[in-house]
Amino acid sequence: MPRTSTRPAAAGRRDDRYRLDDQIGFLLRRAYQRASANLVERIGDHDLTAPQFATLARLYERGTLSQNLLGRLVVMEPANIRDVVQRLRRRGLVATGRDPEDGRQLLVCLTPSGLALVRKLLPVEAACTAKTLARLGRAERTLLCDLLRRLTVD
Amino acid sequence: MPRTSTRPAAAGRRDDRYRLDDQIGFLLRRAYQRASANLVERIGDHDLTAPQFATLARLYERGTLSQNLLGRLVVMEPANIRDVVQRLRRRGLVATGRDPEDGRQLLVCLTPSGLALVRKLLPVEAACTAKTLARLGRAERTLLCDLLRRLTVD
DNA sequence: GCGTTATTGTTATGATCATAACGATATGGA
DNA sequence: TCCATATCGTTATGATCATAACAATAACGC
Repeated sequence: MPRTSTRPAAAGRRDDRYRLDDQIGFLLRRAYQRASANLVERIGDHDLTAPQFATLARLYERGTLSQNLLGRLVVMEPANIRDVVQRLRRRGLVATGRDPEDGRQLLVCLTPSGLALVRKLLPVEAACTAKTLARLGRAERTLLCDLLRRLTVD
Repeated sequence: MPRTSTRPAAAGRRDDRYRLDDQIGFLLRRAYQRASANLVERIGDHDLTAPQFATLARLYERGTLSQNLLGRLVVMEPANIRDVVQRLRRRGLVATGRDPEDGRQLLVCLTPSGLALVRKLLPVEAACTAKTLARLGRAERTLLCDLLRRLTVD
């Protein structure tokens, strides 16, 4: 039973060298939450989430892609990118069709409506990134991006 | 309809100044996915996720906490920390009880079983953090943590 | 004391996430 | 050719996430 004891319930010797706030995974999760919240705060009136916007942005950069490759390019598992594409398609932002040359692949591309939305929101995203990084100097920003990229090299 | 055209389906002028791979939010999401996968790879045989372990670690550091405060300390909304606590309780890693001094609060603490598990996994987590940061030098690691912390100051 | 406000926890909904299992199609080698 | 393998998409399950709405309790101001 929990008590409002002055001593921690997990009494006994504690490992003072461990601090959750020093664990990179915890810091990354917290930072991503903040960045994601910043984005939704600005583009949320269009009912777009961060992963959805990333998907649209990738299609904008690369044009028509298979659903599977699109998923890899936005770091989503096949089962997840499928759901995102489905939601975007339901809203008319994306169109899909079978690849005539490979019956397995499902090709995905932006619709004119999706393209217009991306064009409208690109500067908003850039501003959002700036807000997230507001407390860092110019050199620190590029340094942070560089360090994060190096964490995820294959 | 999607085509396997050589030109992007989103033809027309593109904003070359925007790159998804330069957006801090995208980089943070990717890095967190990697860190989380590293952790699950090592503690997954105990069926613990990253947020679950963070919750146990916080209880280990701070002792008995109200569910609400616990949630804030691991950066989870009330609705989410509730579910996590419920799962940990079902597995006997955590115990809960009403605060006699404040009928609203639900106190949460580690059980002996939960405490033993945390003690066992703390060094594993530390090793996991080291693996995530393996590609960075010592100075770079502390720098990265510092930059991430500064992104999330209130 | 009493009513307003604030805090805590719960419920519900919908969108990410990861994983496993499964068909359908392509590809490669015997 | 034919078969084993690989790839792609789908389905299912369960765990995070955020948000809104709600009840219960506490704290506060008058």
